[in-house]
Amino acid sequence: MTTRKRLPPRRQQILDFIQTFIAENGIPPTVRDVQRACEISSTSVVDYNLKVLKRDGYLNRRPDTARGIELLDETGQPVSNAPRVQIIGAIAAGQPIPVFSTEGAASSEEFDTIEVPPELPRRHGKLFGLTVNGTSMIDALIDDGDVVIVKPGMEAVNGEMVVAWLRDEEEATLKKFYLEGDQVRLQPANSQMNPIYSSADNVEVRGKVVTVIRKFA
Amino acid sequence: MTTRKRLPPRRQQILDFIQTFIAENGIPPTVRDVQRACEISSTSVVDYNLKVLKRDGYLNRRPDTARGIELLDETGQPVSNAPRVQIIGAIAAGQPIPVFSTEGAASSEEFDTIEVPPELPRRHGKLFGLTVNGTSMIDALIDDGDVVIVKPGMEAVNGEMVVAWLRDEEEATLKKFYLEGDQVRLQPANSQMNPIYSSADNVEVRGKVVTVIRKFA
DNA sequence: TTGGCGTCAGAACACAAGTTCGGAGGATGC
DNA sequence: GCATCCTCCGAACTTGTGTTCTGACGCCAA
Repeated sequence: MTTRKRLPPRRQQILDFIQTFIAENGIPPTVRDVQRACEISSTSVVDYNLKVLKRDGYLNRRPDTARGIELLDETGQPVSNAPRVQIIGAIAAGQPIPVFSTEGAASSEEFDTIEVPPELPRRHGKLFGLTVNGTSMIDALIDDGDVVIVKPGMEAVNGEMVVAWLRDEEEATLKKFYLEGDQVRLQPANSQMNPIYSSADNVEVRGKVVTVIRKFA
Repeated sequence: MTTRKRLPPRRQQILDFIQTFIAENGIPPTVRDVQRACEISSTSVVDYNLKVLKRDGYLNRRPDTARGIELLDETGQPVSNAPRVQIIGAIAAGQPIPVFSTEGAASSEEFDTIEVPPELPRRHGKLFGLTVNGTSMIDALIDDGDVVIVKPGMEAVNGEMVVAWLRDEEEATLKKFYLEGDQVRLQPANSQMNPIYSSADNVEVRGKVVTVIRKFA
């Protein structure tokens, strides 16, 4: 396995561009796409750098075929274009819930991410992930270590599973949300457990749970 | 929205080929790729059919760019190349577990499928899905309607979550598997529940659970 | 200095590939 | 028959695109 260290700026720039191009267009760029984007004066320079990147295991090239660049990950596997969701924090009883900054995508380098089926962002837009610490969400059928995928938002429709913060109890929780008059019923996903009732202004909804991802060994 | 009815054989053939080509190669085919594969005598015929397919909403074409075909789904969204796993049956207590035919991919038309992150097939190979009926798997933190993704196989290593069939009890279940001497301990994922002990030859392992997929409204 | 090495520039080559055009059957309806 | 539409064919045109060649510049060590 070739080493994967810091690259010369030109090469890093090329690699970054290829990545974003694929993310934006779904197909790899041509040599001349790279040339224009990186303001390189000749295609031969691009070709040269692509050859080096291929030698060092960053990508594959299908010879003589248009858009024949194929990005590889650290293990040499073809990289997928599946969307990744940022894991912006943890959720546990007694721990505050991170605020979702709907705007600033920030530098995606700072956060862990998790691969999700493309269907999710297509249907729900911008999403965030939260890791679950401890077994306090077990009544929502969510285990320690699970990742919940959340669509940020303050409102909830009755019956939706939400990320809620109980002010008085200082507790984060995942429950189905039912507004009943001026109080809120928070119903566990586990039918064997009993609901919690709380006054409406004690409940802060932070987002809706879209799905949960659990990894087994 | 244009209607999406049965297509003339030529057009269907072209559409099918584009689909499989993308699945196999990760990039869309060229017009001449289509021509060769479908044994069409002229690129103009391909172009003509692609134009019609575009008009009818089956795909997009980036003009003047190589491999500019982009498949669309029923809603007009670009189709993802995320892998799909077949849901070959259901799992519930008291219901036999379908046998996974590791070979015959069969005609993928017959089964429901579910989109999964590409990472899963990359790491585990061929996978199957089972829908969970009823709440009998609740001690495994799996709800009614969840889909468990299973890697088929008869063996299990201690600690793995498996799809098991208990012969005497005539019960299907999802549990962590521990072989202890000549008996098997089946440990629920829910730490508040107690394990089941059974003789080793009463337990039929059908596969390992790789992940669980739960959809919220 | 000299030579090797990595990198880049400019140009050209050769083929790949999207597009267009004129024409031709075949089905359908008037 | 005649017109019209859908589909196909063969060929050509134009541009896209991977590849290669020659030369040059800077860096570093012998």
